[in-house]
Amino acid sequence: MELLTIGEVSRRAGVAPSALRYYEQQGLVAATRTAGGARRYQRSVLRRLAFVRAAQNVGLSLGEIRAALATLPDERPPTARDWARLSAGWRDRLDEQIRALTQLRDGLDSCIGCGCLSLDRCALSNPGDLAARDGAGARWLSPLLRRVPQ
Amino acid sequence: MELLTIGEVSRRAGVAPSALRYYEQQGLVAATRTAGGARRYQRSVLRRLAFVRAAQNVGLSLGEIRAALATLPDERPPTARDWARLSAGWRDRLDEQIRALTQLRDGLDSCIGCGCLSLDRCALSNPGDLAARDGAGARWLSPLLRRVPQ
DNA sequence: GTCTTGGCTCAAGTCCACTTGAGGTCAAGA
DNA sequence: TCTTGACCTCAAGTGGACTTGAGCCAAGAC
Repeated sequence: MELLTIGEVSRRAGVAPSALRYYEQQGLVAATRTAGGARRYQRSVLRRLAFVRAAQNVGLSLGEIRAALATLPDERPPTARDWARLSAGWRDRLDEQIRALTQLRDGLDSCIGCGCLSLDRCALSNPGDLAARDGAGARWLSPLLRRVPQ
Repeated sequence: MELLTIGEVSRRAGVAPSALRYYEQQGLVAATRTAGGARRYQRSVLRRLAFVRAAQNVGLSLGEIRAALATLPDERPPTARDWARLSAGWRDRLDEQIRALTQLRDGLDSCIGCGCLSLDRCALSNPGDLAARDGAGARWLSPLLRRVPQ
């Protein structure tokens, strides 16, 4: 089984070597070592890194990503179905982000006309009206939209 | 002209006193002082803070917000039209964010089926034209959607 | 034999938008 | 007079995801 150096993985995955070392420290990827101490990666690390990147794009933290990766089976290589299971929940997350952004934009459209920027009424400064109708919804909100007035 | 204490502004704007002091240090808001050194704010600071919050929700950094506020006229109080001018450009920004997220979601839809997560082909890990066209430290998502927008 | 390239570790730094803590001042009320 | 509460400054801390720097090692090319 052909192994990859950190430089090769870095180039092929588009992830800096320092980031790869950091991911290893965080328990997201693993590597064996040569006699001299250099990291050697299996090819499968590339798919794992693709997953990490996709999950980051959806807005997951590295901690959440580590937790998701931990549910992969140890005894066999992950299948397409395994990866699909992990990413199935992301759709709701994205839908919610899109919905919140769309409402913010529509609020902007009505606010541009009035220029009010009222602390109480303006949808732009108060996306809380739209988003944080508490419960599960708000948790998935884009960090951009989480700045809700107290 | 009635002036507001930092506590009053904090309660009415929903912004912590420490944040108000920080904003002053960053040149976003101004305050006069009493003989004893306590801050006194004009009522207009409330609208300014509403603007700051709205701009943050759209994804602007404090630096960008400061630049925008600097274009307000000194010689007269800002009108509704002034505020509307400042926020007019935000619509494009929101449209771009929505477009990027929608593309990501649609990529997810096709990826859930195949579970491929290929580094080369997967729309999820490569939201294509949104990706790293700006140099160092670039993640794979539009800068507008980064968790910490610059 | 030495030069270059690529790798290693560990600690510290970076960015942003704040918050926290220590230590002190000021004004009003009991 | 004492106490309380609100306020002040300045320095340092926070969190997430890395990057940077210093100092060192190992293998291949010449």
